[in-house]
Amino acid sequence: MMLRLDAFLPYRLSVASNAVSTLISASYRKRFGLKVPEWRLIAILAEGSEMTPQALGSCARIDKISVSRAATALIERGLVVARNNPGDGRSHLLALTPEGRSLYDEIAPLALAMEAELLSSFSEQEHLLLAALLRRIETAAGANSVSVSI
Amino acid sequence: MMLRLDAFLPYRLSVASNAVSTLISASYRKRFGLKVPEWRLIAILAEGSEMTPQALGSCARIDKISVSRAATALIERGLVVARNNPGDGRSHLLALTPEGRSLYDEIAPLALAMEAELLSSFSEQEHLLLAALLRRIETAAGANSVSVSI
DNA sequence: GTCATATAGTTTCATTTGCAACTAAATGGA
DNA sequence: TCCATTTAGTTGCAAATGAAACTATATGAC
Repeated sequence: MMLRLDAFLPYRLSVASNAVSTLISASYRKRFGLKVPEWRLIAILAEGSEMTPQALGSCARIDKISVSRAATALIERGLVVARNNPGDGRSHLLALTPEGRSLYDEIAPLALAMEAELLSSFSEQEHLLLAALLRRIETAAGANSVSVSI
Repeated sequence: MMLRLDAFLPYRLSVASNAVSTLISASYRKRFGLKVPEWRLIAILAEGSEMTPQALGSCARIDKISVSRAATALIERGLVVARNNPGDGRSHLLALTPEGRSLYDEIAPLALAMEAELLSSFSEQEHLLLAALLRRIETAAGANSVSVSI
């Protein structure tokens, strides 16, 4: 019985993900002082409307503790605001402030440029293929789509 | 300017990698009390012969601090032995003990079975394609192949 | 309405990780 | 040879992460 670590998918996936994540998160951090969960919350809030921490966590695949910490940091920086959730007193609704939106407007093009750089040797078809294969792996690994979204 | 997090490759890669890693590392941990870096060292040592911590780290893509800690844990458990490195007094050579080897012999089939399970919906071609695409991403992200190996 | 149970989010504490400082040995130039 | 510099690996300390306990509110049985 022999296993070549080098050809072992979980290993390859981890190495690729770490390489990309290190590269990109260093950039968020250095230029904008954002950690990955903070950036994800901003990205999700920029896509849609206000939402609860729970919904955010489910969209961004972040556990509730990290959502709480990231939201606290963003609120302190004035990038996000919380208002009471009229439907549930335990919860609240988070939204980008204008400052948060304008930070997003600055980051998003850079993030897309970094993605484009990473994928520069890929055809559009290869890009889509990779995304599709990753989704299948994710499903197989039971990243049980928490799809609470709305 | 709009970025769909959902379609953003670094995000997809991170989610897929975390899902797989959570699944597999929980299994190493629960059944064998091994953390990921410990498992990687064992896998690399099982593939080849004795080597220095530096070579191990470079093969397994683990920084020297984590190699040091993982090696210490494995030595304490009697899974690995260290002997002096005749060529360099600052360093030493690590190798699996018979116990380490037999632990490997137990884990490897399970690891391969988990991989097979994850890839059960993939054709051989898709599997190879995914691996190749991941390597290209890794290269693009400058996971600058530390290839010190030997 | 009242109480038991469940859920949203936060906080506390223990563990893990990562950087920087450290020790020890190797290398290379004078 | 001697000293300055570099490299291998470890350790100590601070920051990050994760699990469990906690607070506050909601829900549902009675």
